[in-house]
Amino acid sequence: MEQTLNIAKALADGSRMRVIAALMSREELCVCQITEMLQLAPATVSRHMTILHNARLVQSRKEGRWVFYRLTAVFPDLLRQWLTGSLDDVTQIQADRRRLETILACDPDDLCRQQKKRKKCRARE
Amino acid sequence: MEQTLNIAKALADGSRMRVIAALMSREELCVCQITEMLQLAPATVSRHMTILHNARLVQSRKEGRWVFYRLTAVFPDLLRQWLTGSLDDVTQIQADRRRLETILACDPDDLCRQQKKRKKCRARE
DNA sequence: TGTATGTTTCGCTAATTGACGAAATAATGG
DNA sequence: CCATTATTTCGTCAATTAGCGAAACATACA
Repeated sequence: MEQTLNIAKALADGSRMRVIAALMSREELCVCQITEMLQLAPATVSRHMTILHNARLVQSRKEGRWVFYRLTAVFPDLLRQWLTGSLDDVTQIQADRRRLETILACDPDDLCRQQKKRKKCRARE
Repeated sequence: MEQTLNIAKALADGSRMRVIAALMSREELCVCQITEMLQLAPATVSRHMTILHNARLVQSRKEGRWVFYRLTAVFPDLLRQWLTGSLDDVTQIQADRRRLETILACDPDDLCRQQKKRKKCRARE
């Protein structure tokens, strides 16, 4: 049951569900792109990705300073189909997809600069 | 996303996963039978069943003093198929199935008496 | 009507988990 | 080698959740 339960737990969080939905429509995303989409601290995103990785739902590929994530080949197909059908008309997921178009149009460098800016803003408060 | 997330959260617990697995092979089970299978306090089982009910994964039917639960008609079929395939050869689930044969052979009355006995045993320690 | 019994609700405690900042790690480029 | 940058790990705090016992609720039966 361990493995099935790990998958269920990995999906039992809004942020992680959004990441999976994004990767179902985008093939591959960099950590900083996911961070931008979720509007969370990089450390938090990293932790979420580790949980998804341990559940064998995503795999990572390192390219220079960037780490790209995608769904694994062993991602259960029936699960994927269920998620596709269930999440397709969810407003949050649709908004994320639109947001990703903008995000992917920028260089990853710029994204990280934006994130730094946000960090400073938070610090200033 | 709310509904999909509720389902994922409902499944993200070992006891609830075992209940769903049991109901996939047994059609209908009484609370006291589930309690006997899980070896948990009735209050805890009731809480678990409420969570599964709120996720629309199970529905209840009252018959006298007993409450029987079964999977709903709207239980997502693809999800069910995935769970069937994933859980079928899990030792814990197989053990539960064997245990259920014994449990279902008894009257619900006897089961509840057993549960009371267990409660006394715990109290004695 | 009163008593016994199956289930649920409530209040509490202990364990788990999400979130963050700070520090560590890894990789590029001067 | 040193500075910069993207990501991860660690420590901590707040929020959530599983578990239980006690009490409330609901139903059957004497």
